[in-house]
Amino acid sequence: MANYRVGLETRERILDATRTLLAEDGIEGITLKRITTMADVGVGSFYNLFDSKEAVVFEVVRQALDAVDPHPGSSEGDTLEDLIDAFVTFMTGSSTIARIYLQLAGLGLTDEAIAARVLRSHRRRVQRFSAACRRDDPSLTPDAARERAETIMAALTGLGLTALIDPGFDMRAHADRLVGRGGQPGNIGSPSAPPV
Amino acid sequence: MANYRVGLETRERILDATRTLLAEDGIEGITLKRITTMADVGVGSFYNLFDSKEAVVFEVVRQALDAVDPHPGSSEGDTLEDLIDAFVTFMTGSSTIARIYLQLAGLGLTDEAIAARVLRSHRRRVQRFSAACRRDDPSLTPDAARERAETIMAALTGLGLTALIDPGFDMRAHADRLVGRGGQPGNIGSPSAPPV
DNA sequence: ATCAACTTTGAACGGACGTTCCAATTCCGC
DNA sequence: GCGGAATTGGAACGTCCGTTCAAAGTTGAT
Repeated sequence: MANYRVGLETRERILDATRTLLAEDGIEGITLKRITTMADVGVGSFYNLFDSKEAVVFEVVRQALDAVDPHPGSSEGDTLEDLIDAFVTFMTGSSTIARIYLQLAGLGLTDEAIAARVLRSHRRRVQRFSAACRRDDPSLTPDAARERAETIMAALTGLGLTALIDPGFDMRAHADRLVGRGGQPGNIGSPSAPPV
Repeated sequence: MANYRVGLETRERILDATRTLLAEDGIEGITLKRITTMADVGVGSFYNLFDSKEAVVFEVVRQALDAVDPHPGSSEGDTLEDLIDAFVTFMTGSSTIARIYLQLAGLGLTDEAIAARVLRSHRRRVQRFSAACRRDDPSLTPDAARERAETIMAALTGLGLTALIDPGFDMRAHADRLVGRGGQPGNIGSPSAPPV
C-alpha cells in the first residue's frame, strides 16, 4: 500500500481531512463518508491505504501527541520559559491540532488505548519539564522538581482548555504569571507574600 | 410524562444508568440499548419519559456541571481554601461525575450546545473564586483577582485531568501547593523565592 | 512498449443505531 | 372496584455506519 507517488499524495489528503474533521467536530462527529468526501477520494481507495477508520484516527492522534513536544529529541537544553512558550504557541497557534490534543485528555479517560498513549506522552513531558525546573533552580531535589513540573503542566493544560473554550482569554499572559514573569504581585503560590 | 410514582422511579433508574455509562465509556460509547438494558426498562418506556437520547444525556450533563459547585447559592462566604478543597473532593471522591465533568471540557470544544453550558458554568465559578481571592487578599484589584481566580481554576482543572489519567497522582497535595500550603518552597509563582 | 504492481471507484452488504407505534398492563383518585 | 390516565415492552422501520469486493484505470521500472 502506498508505494507510488499518487498513493502517498492520497494518503496525505486523507490525513489532512481527518485532522480537520477531528478538530472541528471531535471523534464522535467523524465518519468515513465525511473523510472520503472531504479528501475527494473513493471509499475503496481509503481501504487501500488504511486498515480501518480507527487506524487513520490513531495516526492523527499520534501526530497530535508528538506535536505538543517542541523539537523533540533535541539537545535537551530548554529553559522552563522555553517549554512554556512552546506550549502556549502550540495552543494558541495551531488550534487544529491543539483541539485534538485537548480532546484526547477527556477521551483518554474512557478509551484505554488512548489513555495509554496519553499517559506515555505525559510522562515524557514531565521528564523534560522537571529537568528544566532543576536547571532553573539547581537547589531543587529531583522529587520537588517533578512535583513542580507536574503542577506547571497541569496549569498549562487547564489554561489551554480555558483558552479554547473562552474566546478572548489571554493564555500567554496567564502562562507568564505561572513562573512569576510580568512583575506583578499575586502569583499562584505566593498569595500573601509580604511586600518589600 | 412521569406523573405516577413508578414513572418517577423509572426516570431515576434511567438517569442513574446514563450517568454510569457516561462516566465509564464517554459520550461516544453510549447507546439507547445500553441505557435501557442497564436501567432494566423497555425502549418504549424510555421514550415515554424522555424526548430523545440526547435529552437524557443533557440532563446528566447539567447535573454534572451543577455538582462541581459546592453548596451553590449559599451565603457566599467561602474561603479560597474551601473552594479548592471542595473541588479536590469532588474530583477525587465522586469520580463518576468528575469524569463526566472533565469529558465536557474536551467535548465542549466541538459541540456548541455543550460549549455554551460549560462556558456559562465556568463564568459563574470565576465569580465565586475571584470573590474568595479578594476576601483572601483585600488589596487585590477586581481585575487582578479575576486573573488569579482563572489561573487557579485552570490549574485545578489540569490537576484533575492528571489525577484521573495517572493513577497514584496525589491531587490534594498538588492542589495545596497552589495556594502556598504545605510549607515547602518551590511553589508555582515563586520559582526562585529567596530562602529565609 | 510492456506488463506487473499499484491505485481508484462505487455498488452492495450486514449490522447497529435512534425512534415510532400500539396493545397489554398497571396505577391511583374517585 | 371502576375507569381514565399513565406506564410498559418489544416488534418494526428507515437510516447511516464501516467494510468488502471486483472490475477498470494508472504508474513507472524495465
